[in-house]
Amino acid sequence: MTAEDDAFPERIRASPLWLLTYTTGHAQRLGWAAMAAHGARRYHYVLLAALEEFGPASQAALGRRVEIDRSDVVAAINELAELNYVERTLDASDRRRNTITITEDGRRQLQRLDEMLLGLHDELLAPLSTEERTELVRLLSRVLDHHRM
Amino acid sequence: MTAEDDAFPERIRASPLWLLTYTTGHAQRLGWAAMAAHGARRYHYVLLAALEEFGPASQAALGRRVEIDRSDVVAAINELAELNYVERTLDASDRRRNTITITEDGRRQLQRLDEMLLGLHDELLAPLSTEERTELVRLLSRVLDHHRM
DNA sequence: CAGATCTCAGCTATACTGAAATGC
DNA sequence: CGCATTTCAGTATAGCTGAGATCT
Repeated sequence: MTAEDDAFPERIRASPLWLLTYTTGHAQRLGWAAMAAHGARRYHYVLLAALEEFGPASQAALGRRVEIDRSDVVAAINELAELNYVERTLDASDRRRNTITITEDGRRQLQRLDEMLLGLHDELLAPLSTEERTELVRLLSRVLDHHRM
Repeated sequence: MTAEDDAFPERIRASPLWLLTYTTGHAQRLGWAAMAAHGARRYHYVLLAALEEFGPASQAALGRRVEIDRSDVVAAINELAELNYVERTLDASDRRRNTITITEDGRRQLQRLDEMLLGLHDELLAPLSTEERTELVRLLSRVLDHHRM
């Protein structure tokens, strides 16, 4: 066993796919733990954010917006409703649908998670300058937009 | 339902954690499908890469190097040995250990996957210029190194 | 003895599929 | 009718934990 026993293979160090995989793995371990410390599960933040920014929506529309499978939306909304962070009401104009609405408690939870994320991003991107952080966000956004079309 | 029915919340568009999560999700769906088309499972590439670049190693050393849990290394090496991509031999100097060695077949499979990754990275980073691709790799490497210490 | 290695059994959560019930 | 929505049941996999057997 040498001092370099845990150095990465060069193929991984040069591969965008694997750099994304490993970097995101570390980021998610930090992120999901911080979410859990606030009683939030993985999908809660994006669902609350979508409801706060775009207003009430059906479950199907929510799932399309934040890329969550229809059946996982059911489970997540069940949890959020149980916590009184959202309300589920029947849509009178289309009785197949539920209308999901964020509550005041939900807005407060979203704000707590926003503040948590500020600190988390600072820890996550600690080795980067302000300009580099902006550039990373810009490059990731370009790649993501391309694959969401 | 409007034309913007699937636009992302601004909170996600501005969050490094969530940009990494979504972008890597798309990248991995492409990547794992391409791996599967070559008969490779998720951990195969990094294990073969580590063995080719650093030579024979014990399972524990491999797991530390590429961040795979000891029990998942067992399963992955079982699969690679079944495919004749690696050889498992007893370490005479420390009889707790197996020594894992890449075979000629394993090197050929690694090369096939290398070539597959070239095309995949081009598709993945299609919207970025050569300079931007290099910059993305550099920024991700800096973040990853920071969290691997 | 403490600690490392390999292996297996099992657990949790994610991401996804299929199908049924209901309504447009 | 075809199609959309919600819900539930079930599958596959990743990532991880605990424990036992073996060895240094």
